[in-house]
Amino acid sequence: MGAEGHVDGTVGKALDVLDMVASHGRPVRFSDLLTQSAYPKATLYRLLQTLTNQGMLAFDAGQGTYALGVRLVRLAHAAWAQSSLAPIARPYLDELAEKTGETIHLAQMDLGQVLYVDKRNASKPVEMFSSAGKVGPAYCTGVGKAMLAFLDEAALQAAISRQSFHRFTPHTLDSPTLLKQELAAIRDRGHGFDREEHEPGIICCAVPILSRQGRVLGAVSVTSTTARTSLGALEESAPLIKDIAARIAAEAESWRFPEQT
Amino acid sequence: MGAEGHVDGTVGKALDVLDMVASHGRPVRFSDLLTQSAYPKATLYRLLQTLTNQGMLAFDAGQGTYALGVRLVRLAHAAWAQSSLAPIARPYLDELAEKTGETIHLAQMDLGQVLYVDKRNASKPVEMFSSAGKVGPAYCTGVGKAMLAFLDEAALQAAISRQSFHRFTPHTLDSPTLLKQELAAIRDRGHGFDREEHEPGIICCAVPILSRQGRVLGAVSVTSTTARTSLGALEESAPLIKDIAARIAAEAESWRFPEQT
DNA sequence: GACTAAGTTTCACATAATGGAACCAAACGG
DNA sequence: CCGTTTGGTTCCATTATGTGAAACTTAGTC
Repeated sequence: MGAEGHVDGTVGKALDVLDMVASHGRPVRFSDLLTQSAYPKATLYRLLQTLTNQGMLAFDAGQGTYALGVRLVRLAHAAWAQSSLAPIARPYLDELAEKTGETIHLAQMDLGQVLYVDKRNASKPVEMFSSAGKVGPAYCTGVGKAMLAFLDEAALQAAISRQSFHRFTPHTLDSPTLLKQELAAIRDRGHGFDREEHEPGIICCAVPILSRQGRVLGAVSVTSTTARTSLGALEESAPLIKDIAARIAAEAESWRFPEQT
Repeated sequence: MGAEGHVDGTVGKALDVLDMVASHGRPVRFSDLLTQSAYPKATLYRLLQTLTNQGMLAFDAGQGTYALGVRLVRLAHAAWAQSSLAPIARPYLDELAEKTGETIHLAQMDLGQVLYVDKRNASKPVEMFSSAGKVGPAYCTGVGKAMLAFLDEAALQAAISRQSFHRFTPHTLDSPTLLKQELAAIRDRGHGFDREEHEPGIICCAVPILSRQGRVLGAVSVTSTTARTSLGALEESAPLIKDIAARIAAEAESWRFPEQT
C-alpha cells in the first residue's frame, strides 16, 4: 500500500487515472502517466486497460496514446441534464440574455471551484460544451464569490482552503482575509462583482441561486467589458438578475433538486 | 445483467452502476437500482458509496436519491475537447450552417450507435450540450448510415448486430438486408439520406468524414423538414457538405487524430 | 405497539487487485 | 551488427479488497 490519502478502492484509483488523462488535455503516452502517477507500472497498466475496455479511454494504437473516450461524453450528457441547473435554467437564461444583451454565465460549485454549466454569448451565439464543463477559480470570479458568500461556515472553510489565491490581475483579492470582507459585503448586498479580478477588462455582476432553505444551488452572472460598460451600469441590472435567480430557484425547488456539496 | 459481456473487475461494475443511474434520466432511489441491478444489496450499496465519495454521483440526503455528479460534467468537457471531432470541426460547421441556413449535425460512432457531438440549429441559435452527447440509432439516421457505409466488414458486422431495427416510421429500413443495399448506394454516391426514416417529416443529407486511410472519423449532415424543402433540393448541397467533410478530415489528420473503434 | 419496507452494518470467506521481477520488442549507438 | 537502453506487456505468489448472506437499525403503517 502506498501512502495514499482517501483514494478508496480500485475505482478510486481508476477515476484518478481518468482525471490524470483529462488534465493533460491531449493524448498521453503510457510512460508519461507512469512518471507522474506513483502507481507501479503493472498496476497503472491494468488500470488503463480496464478503462479502455470500458470505453472511458480510447487507445490510439498508431501512436500508443490514451485519450478520454466517447462513453464519457455520453455520460456527461446525462449528468448535465439531470444534475445541473442548466436544463431548468435555460429559458430564464435566454430571457436574461435577451434583456441585457450581454454574456451570461450559469455556474455551480464543485470542490471549491466554479464549474460553468451554461453560457449565453452576447455576440457569438453558439459555443457550448466548449465552455460548459469548464472550471475556474472561485475566489476571483463573480459567480464564485456570489456562491462562497452564502455557504455555511464549514463549507466555506473547506472551499477557502482549496483556493490558490493566485494574483491574476492587480485587482485580484489574494488573501482569505480580503476575500472574507468581500463576501460579507456580497451577503449584505445580495449580489457580487468581478472587478477585473480574473482578467483585465472583464467585469461582471453575479447573483447566487439559493434554495428555500438558503442552500447554494448555483449562481448567474452578467458579464461585460470595461470598454463597453461600467460596473455601475452593470449593477443596474442586479434586480433583474436577482429576479431571474429567484425564478430559477423556484423552478429547481419544484423539481426537487438534489442537494450537493 | 449477463447480457453485456466483459464486466471486468470492480471498476467495470462501478461504471455499470453509473450507466444505470444515467439511463434513468432522473434521481433514483437505492431500491429502484437494487431491483434492476442483479448485484446484491450490500455490493450495490458499497458501489454507490464509492461513486458518491468520488463525486461521480451526488446523493440527495433529503430524498435518498442518487443522481449523476458534477465531476462527470467536468470530465466531459475534457473528453469532448480532446477526443471528439467537435473542436476541430467547429469553424467548418459554422460555415456550413451559414451557407445552408439549415440544421447541422456532427456525429461519431460509438458502439454501433450514433453519438452527436455538435450541432448548429438553424432557427434557434443556442441549444447545445442538450444535444451534444445524445445518442441515436445508426441504421435510420443520415449520419449513422453515412458512417456505416464506410466501415470495414468486421466493424460493420459488429455494428449491425447492435441495431434494433425498430420501425420508427413507414420509411424505416427495418432489416439488415435493406440496410446493406442502402449502404452500397451510399458508398457509390458518397452521401446518404434520411428519408423520414427516424421521424416523420424530418429529412437530411449526410456525408461521412474519412481519414486518408479511409477510416471513418465521423459524419456531418444537413437536416430539414419536408414542410420546408425536399430531398432533391437538399441533395444540391451535397457537394458543399462533402467539401466541408473533406476539410474537417484534413484538419483532423494534421492533428493526428486518435483512431477509435 | 406489532408489522413491514428501506437502508446500513457485520463478518467469514474467496476473489480479484497488487507489484516486483522477468520478459519482449523496438529503437539506439558504438 | 550486435549489445544496450527505453517503452511496453505478461507472470505469479502474496494478500489486500471486495463480496454477499444475514443480522440489524430505522422510519413508516395499520
